[in-house]
Amino acid sequence: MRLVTKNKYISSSEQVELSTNHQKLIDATIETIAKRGLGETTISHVSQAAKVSQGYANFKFKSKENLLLSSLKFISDEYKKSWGKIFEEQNISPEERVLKIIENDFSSKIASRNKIAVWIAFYSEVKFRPSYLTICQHQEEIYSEQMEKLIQEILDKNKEKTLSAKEISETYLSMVDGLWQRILFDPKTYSHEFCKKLVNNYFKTLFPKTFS
Amino acid sequence: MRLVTKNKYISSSEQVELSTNHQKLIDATIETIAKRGLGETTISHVSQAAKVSQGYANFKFKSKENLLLSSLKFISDEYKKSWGKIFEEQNISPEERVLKIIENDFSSKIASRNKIAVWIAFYSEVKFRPSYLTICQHQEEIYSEQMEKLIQEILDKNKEKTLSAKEISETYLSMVDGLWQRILFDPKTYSHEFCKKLVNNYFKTLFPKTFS
DNA sequence: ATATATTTATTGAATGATTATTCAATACAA
DNA sequence: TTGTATTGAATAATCATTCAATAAATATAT
Repeated sequence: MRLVTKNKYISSSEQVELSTNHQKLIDATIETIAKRGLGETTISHVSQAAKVSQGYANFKFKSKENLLLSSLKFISDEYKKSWGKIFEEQNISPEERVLKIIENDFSSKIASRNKIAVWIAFYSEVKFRPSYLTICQHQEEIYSEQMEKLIQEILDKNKEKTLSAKEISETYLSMVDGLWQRILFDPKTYSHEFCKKLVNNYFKTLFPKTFS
Repeated sequence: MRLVTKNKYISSSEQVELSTNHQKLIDATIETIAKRGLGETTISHVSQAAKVSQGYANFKFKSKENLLLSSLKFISDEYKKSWGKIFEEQNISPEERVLKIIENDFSSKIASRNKIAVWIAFYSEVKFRPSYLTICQHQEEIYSEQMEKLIQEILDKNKEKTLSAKEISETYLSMVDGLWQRILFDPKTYSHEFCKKLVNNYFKTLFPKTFS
């Protein structure tokens, strides 16, 4: 086995992947955006946090904008993967799938304050809106559709149909946005557990028999 | 009657207040933040939009930061006033008050896309978080408390008490945050009417008899 | 193995663009 | 005339980007 010492592999018996400079820079970007905000995030700050030179960060990512957007792409892909896993599972009731989605949306990995800060930073900075849409819009449409279908399945089992699947799923998605904001801003009140409780309550109220 | 031509008053029979340069600059700031984002908002842009010189804007507001924060203060005060009016009203049931709050939260004046953009811009930019808290935190605590009391009144009338007043009110407040975000981002799906419908649905589901 | 050549990774100082702030000059009102 | 409102050009600071120089890794030849 070839031993590449610098970055990618160490140990002879087992390959252990270490952070590449690329990943270090993305992690440092997420951290820095969370700590200082998009507006105060400079290449100098990020490269210091990643322990590489300023010039290197620019060289590797071609531009500051590309570096910043790579961090958004990273968390967007991460979300996509974990969402995908939930829909890969077979032999699972729509209720169980909804519960897994809630669990995922408020997991410590997905709903970490640093990552929420990055979502919101790009979401809210007009300059990045076109890029945000390019990176995220397609996926968000998919989440929206899949959620609606899932709710429809649950509705089909129930007699009383006061609300439409679209209304319920859009309400859920909006709640997640609002709760993420609050996790960032007031984490003491809005613990992950409290947030899960609130959305679980929502589904329990809608479907008292099904969500026990 | 004295006629001050420049800015404050015109017409002899009736006083009509025109925008002062102060207010023009605040309006221009809101517009510019909504159009370009906090990060790309320069004094030059704002003063051009307000049709005054760059130097004047800085002179009047002492600093760019103070100008920006004045626009946040403006919309925060506006919200406070309209909220206050709802609680001044006497001989009104808690349900009616809740309906008025919803009406207000998604009115065209309060939930205008420009103003939502300003809230979110300050909310999400770390640099402004301390100032945001100074300007808004106290009021937000009041809204939270008053909402909770209101829900408690409704709960006291009802037999079945599955959820606490706190849970319901925090859910409502989070929903508003989430829906405002979506009004900004996807105004076609999230019209003011659609948003009102969603939150009304929420209360109807909770209190089917009371919110008919 | 060892030495040497070649390619790739990384640095950091210099450049140029942007922009908040200042302030002397000017316009206007009392 | 005196005070106030407003201008806009000059200043100074910040920061993304560039690039020549160096270090490290890998390939080739001895």
